[in-house]
Amino acid sequence: MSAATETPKPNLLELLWRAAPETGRGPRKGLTVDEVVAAAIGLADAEGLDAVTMRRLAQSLGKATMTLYTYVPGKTELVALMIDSLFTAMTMTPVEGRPWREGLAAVARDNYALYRAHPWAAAASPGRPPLGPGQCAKYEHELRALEGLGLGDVAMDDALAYLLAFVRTAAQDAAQSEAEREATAMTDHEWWQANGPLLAKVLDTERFPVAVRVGQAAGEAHDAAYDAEHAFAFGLERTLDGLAAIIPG
Amino acid sequence: MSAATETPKPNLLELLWRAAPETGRGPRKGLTVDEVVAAAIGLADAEGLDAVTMRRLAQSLGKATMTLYTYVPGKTELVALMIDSLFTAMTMTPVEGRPWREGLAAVARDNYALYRAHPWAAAASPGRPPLGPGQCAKYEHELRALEGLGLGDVAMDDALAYLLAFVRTAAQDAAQSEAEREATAMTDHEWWQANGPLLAKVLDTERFPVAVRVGQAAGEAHDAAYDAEHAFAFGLERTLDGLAAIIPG
DNA sequence: TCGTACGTTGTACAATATACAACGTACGAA
DNA sequence: TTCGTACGTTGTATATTGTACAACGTACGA
Repeated sequence: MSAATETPKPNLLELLWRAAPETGRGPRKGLTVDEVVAAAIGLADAEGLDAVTMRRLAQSLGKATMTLYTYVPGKTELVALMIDSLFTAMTMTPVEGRPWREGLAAVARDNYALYRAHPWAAAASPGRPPLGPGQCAKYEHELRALEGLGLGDVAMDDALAYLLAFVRTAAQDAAQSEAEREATAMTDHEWWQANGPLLAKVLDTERFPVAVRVGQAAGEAHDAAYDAEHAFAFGLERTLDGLAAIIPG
Repeated sequence: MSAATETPKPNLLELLWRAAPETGRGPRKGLTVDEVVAAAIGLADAEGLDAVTMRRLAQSLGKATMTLYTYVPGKTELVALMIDSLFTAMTMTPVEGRPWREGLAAVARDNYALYRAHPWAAAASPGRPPLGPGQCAKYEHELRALEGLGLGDVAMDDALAYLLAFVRTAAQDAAQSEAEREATAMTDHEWWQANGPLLAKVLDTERFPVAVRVGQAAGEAHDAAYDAEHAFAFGLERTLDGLAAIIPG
């Protein structure tokens, strides 16, 4: 075999950009990468990322398990493709020409909505996603909310990464507390009845005066369901205030 | 059997506070919960949380796999115990009486150091950890950095949660980028040589003018190793500026 | 027309958490 | 002192997981 002929295992970047060289030999492909990714997203949305096993995914597509490996080198790459696909399809509220604070708030809310709609993505997406088409379009769009404010290029990137990290974490925490609440087959009353005595014994105000006082106040203020949304609203204002400190004018 | 006799499966809270009722019947226990947790932490520190399997952990303790289930109801609870143990042992820089900004910066740095030393904990610890002894002591200590500043109790809790979420995410992103760099058996030069042509084709400045410009500047400014620490330093200042907006005076 | 590149698939394997039952230890009551 | 039993320990077993491998058949290019 010549060196030019050997098929290099498809790179993640090539896959993201759908730049795999087609050879035309052998049987026709029965699926496309997009179909596989779309089915995987549907499964993850419906039952969580844990439900996306190669077996179940293949079954939902009417193919054998190992067939998937024709389209995707492995599960890691599949998840990367799923996330980039989300980015490609996400709603991006127009931000250009608006006051910077409004624009960044819109960016944050779009991201929050995305991760709340697809909680598995918040947990799986890394701080710096690979440069797929979705990520690039998203990055371009979001940077424009920071363009023309007098920030240097590096500061623009820093600021955006900072904002996005906050949103992703907020959405992740929200999803997690929601999941815990659903998983616990216990009402708040039952939980307190079960754990109250121990906590009362152990949380004495001698050792933890501030913690007990503040914890009680916080617990009463937010009912658990509202907690996450409150944290997002609070954090968003703080984050924008923090960025204001480096934005001239 | 009478209802009073049945042994209720040990609660996570009881376990955290080591409040399991001792009966004294049957053979002596060959281990303690603390030994199990300490061994698990050692394993996680050395080889990551994935290496902490019930088999390997039991083996490192010289016991059979299922023996662990005498000490811990399951792996979920084990991880919670590991994290609370970390909290108990973490260094807590004194903060009382110092200017609030210094105190909060110290809190942030202590947390960052903890999660950088135990990267698995950053990934595994939830936004609101269970009320174990470690978490309670930590919460008490950290709240004191916010005490007496004119904030209401609820705002104190909000502010602390906001700061800690930032730190945890920053440490997590740092660990992840570090892990990726080590896992990739490729120098930056090799990577660019492999992926450069595709990226050059696909990242045209027509579609992504701002992204290409800013991305290039950011890429050149931070070499990957320094990137994470820079993001933490940048984000910490922004976070403190953001909190300054709600701290009177 | 035919060789071969490649899509498809069944089987196989190593690894996971943990359910279950057998076994033996040592305490508490007699 | 004796004996029943609560409980610590352990081996085996099961349902899952991702994916390596080899057999098989299809359809393009020479």
